[in-house]
Order: sequence, then C-alpha cells, then structure tokens
Amino acid sequence: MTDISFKDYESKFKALADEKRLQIMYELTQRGNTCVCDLTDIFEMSQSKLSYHLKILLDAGFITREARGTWSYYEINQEEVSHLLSEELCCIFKSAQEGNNCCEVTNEKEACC
Amino acid sequence: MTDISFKDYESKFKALADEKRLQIMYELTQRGNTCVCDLTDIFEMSQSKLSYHLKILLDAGFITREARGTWSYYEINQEEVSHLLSEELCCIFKSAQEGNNCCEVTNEKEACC
DNA sequence: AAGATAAATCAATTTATTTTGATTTAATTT
DNA sequence: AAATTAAATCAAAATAAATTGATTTATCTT
Repeated sequence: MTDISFKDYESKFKALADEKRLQIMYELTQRGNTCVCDLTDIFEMSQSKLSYHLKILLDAGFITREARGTWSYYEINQEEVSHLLSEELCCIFKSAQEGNNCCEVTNEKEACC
Repeated sequence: MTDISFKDYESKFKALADEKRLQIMYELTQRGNTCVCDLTDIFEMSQSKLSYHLKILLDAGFITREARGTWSYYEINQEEVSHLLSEELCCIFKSAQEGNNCCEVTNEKEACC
C-alpha cells in the first residue's frame, strides 16, 4: 500500500492520453472484434500509424489481438478498462454485452447514458 | 453520444500519465490540503518543476488551489477523480474522508483495499 | 513458384513534453 | 522602505513521443 507502482499507472494512462487511441478503443467497443484493414478505412489513417497506436494499446493491456492468417483482429479488453475507469465512462469504453449492465436502456430507467 | 469529446479525455489522461504527478495526487489525498513548500521537501523536487506539474493537474481539474498570503495550498478534487477513475483505484486517489466509503475498514469487512 | 495482400517493424524526421536555471510578482518580515 | 520568502512564469536545452515512408515477414491466391 505504501509502495504503489505509479510507473505502471503512468504507462496505462499514457496509452489513454491520445485522442486517436481513445477513438480506436471506442470503435472497438462498438464493433467488437475488428480487423486492422477495417480500421484503416474508418480512421483514414496510414497502416503503420495505426499499427503503432494499436501496439501501444495492446502493450497497456486495453486491447487484445487475435491473428487469423494474414489478418489481425483486435478487441477491447473489458476487464482492464473496468479496473481502471469509472462506471461513468462505461458508455464509451464498455460494451453493452460482456456481462456488464451499463448502457442498457430498460423500461423504467436508463443507465448512465 | 456519437460525438464524444475525446480531446477532453485525452488531456485528462495526459495529466495522469506521469509518475510524479500521480505521486503528488497520492500525497495530496493522504495529507489533505498541502502547501507547495511542503511538497518540495517531500519530493525533493525543484520549486519550478513542482509548479509546472501542479499547474498541469490544476488545469485538468484534478486538484484545486487556495492562496493564503504568499502560500499556495493544493487539494485533491475528489469529484473529478471519481468521475474518471474506478472504485478499484479509490485507495490511491480517494481519501477516506469526503463522504466516500472506500478505504474504510469496518468491523465485518474491509473495502477495496 | 511468382505475385499480391495484411500487418508489423525500422530509421529518420517532426512535434510535443519535461527539465533547468533565471527572472518576476507579490506578500511578509525586519 | 529594504530584505526576505513563496510561488508562478519564462526561455533555452534536453528528452520523449508521434508521424512518415520504406522495408520486412508471413500468408494467401493464381
């Protein structure tokens, strides 16, 4: 408790400290498992640039990669997001699926968003 | 909802993306309202360097300032922290006071830490 | 096997952030 | 009023991160 690894948190927050990377995370949250080639289209971003940002998110643990042939599919790592971010950010980076009850609009009341 | 201001989140996460600033926030959480001169002693950091980092945290809204004569006292802005960060980070950046029930050790069970 | 495609990596450049030491501003003390 | 102190600001230098275009690796197609 006295010796918290702020260095670890630094690198995690650093990964989140970029508009493009946040947009990538949002897009992955919305679309689920997504191929790099689709992301280049969506963001009109060069392939190497996208790879660079995906690697940063991957290294920080916010997304996961699954290789299928020549394709790479990336997905949000819900657990890591939940560990770090508030429920109030749930609508942005937590999908409606995956066993969390954010972003659901029920009969009587709606959740955070 | 479609047009989330990722730029705003970028700057907030950028402010958190530094080991020293996280340590400053932790210290402010522990000590409560604290003077700059005390912080220079604690962190063995030059005065201008500390001012620089405090300004970044202040601009991001994570801390507040109160001037008393030649002294400046800084304090954690619990609300901003809570809006952004998970309950699991409560032990680090949320004080036991201030009406949140994190970090309290009660008779039967203890909270997140 | 040759050609095409997807994505990662690399090196060089550009851009942004941090550090440093000096200066400034303002309040307090003698 | 002069000297001292606290803290913010500034400009220059140092360090770190992002962008670019080219290259590499691996898989897939013909």
